[in-house]
Amino acid sequence: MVKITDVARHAGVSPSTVSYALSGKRPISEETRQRVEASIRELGYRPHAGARALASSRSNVLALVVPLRAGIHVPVVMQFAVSVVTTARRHDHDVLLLTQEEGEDGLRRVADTALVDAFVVMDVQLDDPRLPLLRSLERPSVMIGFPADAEGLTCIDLDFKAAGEACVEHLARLGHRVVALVGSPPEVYVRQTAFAQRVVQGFTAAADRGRLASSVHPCEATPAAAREVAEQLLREQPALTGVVVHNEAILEPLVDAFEQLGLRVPADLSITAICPDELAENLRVPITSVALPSAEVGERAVELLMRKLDSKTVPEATLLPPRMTERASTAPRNTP
Amino acid sequence: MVKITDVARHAGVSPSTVSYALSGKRPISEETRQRVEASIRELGYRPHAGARALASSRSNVLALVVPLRAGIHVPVVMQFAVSVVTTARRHDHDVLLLTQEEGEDGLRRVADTALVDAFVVMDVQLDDPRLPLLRSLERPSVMIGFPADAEGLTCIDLDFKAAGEACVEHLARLGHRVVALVGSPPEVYVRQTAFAQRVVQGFTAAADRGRLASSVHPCEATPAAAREVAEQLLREQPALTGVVVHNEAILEPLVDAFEQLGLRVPADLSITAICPDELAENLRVPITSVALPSAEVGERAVELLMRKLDSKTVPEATLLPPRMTERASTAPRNTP
DNA sequence: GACTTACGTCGAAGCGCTTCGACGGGGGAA
DNA sequence: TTCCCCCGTCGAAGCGCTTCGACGTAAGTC
Repeated sequence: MVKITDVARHAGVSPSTVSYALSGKRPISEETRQRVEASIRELGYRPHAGARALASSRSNVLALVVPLRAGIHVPVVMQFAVSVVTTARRHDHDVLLLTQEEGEDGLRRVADTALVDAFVVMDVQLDDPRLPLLRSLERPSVMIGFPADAEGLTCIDLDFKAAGEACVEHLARLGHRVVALVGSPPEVYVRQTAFAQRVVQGFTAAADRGRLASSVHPCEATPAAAREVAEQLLREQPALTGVVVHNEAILEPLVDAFEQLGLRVPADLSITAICPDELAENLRVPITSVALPSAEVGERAVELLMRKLDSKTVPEATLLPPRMTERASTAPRNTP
Repeated sequence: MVKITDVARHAGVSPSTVSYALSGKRPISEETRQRVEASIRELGYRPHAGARALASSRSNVLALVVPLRAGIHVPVVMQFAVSVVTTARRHDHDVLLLTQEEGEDGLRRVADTALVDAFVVMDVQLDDPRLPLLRSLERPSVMIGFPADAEGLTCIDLDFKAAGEACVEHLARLGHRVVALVGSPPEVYVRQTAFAQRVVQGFTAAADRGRLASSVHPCEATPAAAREVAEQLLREQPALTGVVVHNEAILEPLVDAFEQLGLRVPADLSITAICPDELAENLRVPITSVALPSAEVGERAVELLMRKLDSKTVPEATLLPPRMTERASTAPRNTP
């Protein structure tokens, strides 16, 4: 293994100079830096992560906390994860994957052992048991999602309330007067995951404001459940012409179900969704949707964390405004 | 921060004794161990990961290498990942998540910096560019999947060839004489991912052996593609009564498509799949399937790695035998 | 022209842990 | 009884890096 003293000898400088050349924490003459860098390349030097962590009390590792709960949409989680890793690498950090079998102890463990410098926390619930711990830890963290009480925490997410509103307003603009929200699986609401509830709030508020008739329907992530909801909607709200879907897994089956029940999309029924663009684009009927910007959220989360690690101040709440893309699933109401 | 010297003082022993009590690398009297453990608990001692890594040249971190290529089924990948993490934790290791934006350099980097002790490598291709690197690295690795030349590597996977055979043999036993394989998206074959090809080999071999008429059809992971394949099959093989599906994403749409084309499952058409049990169980028509044992593969992979880290010998190849579960999608051929 | 200031570099002191060699004491073998 | 060996413990030497204080030297300042 080639170490910093080898590089120093090769470049004819002291180890500390090599260190400073690498970190930039003290001025080093251009010429010396060149020489050091050449030696590093030539010898193939790579600083030992453990030694560096010990000496600097920085591991340059972030923990990504992913509780894999029921009812979540796995591909979306994975997209977050990938963008977190990618962004972390851009900032010279690596990412440790923490699932939650260990529960909060896992967080405490990696913090206490100084294995990680900071946390990115996913799938935050309104009343999340991890919050007190994260507040007490001396390591910074960023939550993807909003708990009920975000005091003292840094949170980022799509503005789901605004997203719900945007969907309704889009439908209202097209003349629809009776709308329904087909939401996430019931367990997601029971668990009080904030984002699901926020969509409902936005949806309801906008519908009320626009004097639309509206209803809300949680839905299991199975095609059978989607069919049932479709049937139920037609039965209970025969005048329904606008649907907002906030449930990736059943978007397609739901559209199918409506069509099988004799409704053409968008001629008879306009559908909007809150989901990843990739999903909305690739359906048989491309769906007008508010994008779930996983990549952007992951990236911004890491960037917030980096600022916190640099002891810079960051906003406590970051709500990304919804971005709606019109596709083939919405049309003006068919007034017969 | 409480450190080992604090524990030592509190317990009235030397730091090295604390270390040995913790690692078990030298005999420590029961009484001393008790005392040390009590002190550790009382003080809340947690060894510093970096210091430990530096002194022992073991980081107790594994790298999980996840190239997120097109055409893979993300939930399956996630299941692997979770079981890798869980098993690693059981062996007192953590898991660093490496996507492949960095390419092979990322592997080299975390190896050279001693950030990780070993690698779990997913989505191995027949001619994988990572193989030479992994062979040359002094750190052990386990591949999930088989490359063309596995010489000197440790690989584990479901025996996909046997799985393909099992599906065909099951259909043959039920009297089916004309069968088709609906496979993974074309890009998966082009990339020469081993498991997809092995299924084809097993399928074809078993069909030939049983003198069944057979055909193979790669299929994009979209419902539209599934419908097309279904129509094509009925057109080109009107006598078809058995289908093997090796493509999680389109399993359900494919079944739907067949039924919409007037074929009842299993009365007119028997369907078997190679997919996670969870998926097969929860379809409208539960599908007879060979399980994709993600959890077991992940677990076994980590255990192999642990043995290698202990310098024990391990088998180069581990092929998990297919396990088939009969469900509602297969029946004896309807001989009119 | 004397005096500060900043630059560029060095040496040494750790960071917190593991591990190696050493050592006293007790028990079994001879 | 003597010798040897093993058990249980200690002290000290690193592991490879960062960082702090110090020190010349060059460049402003008045």
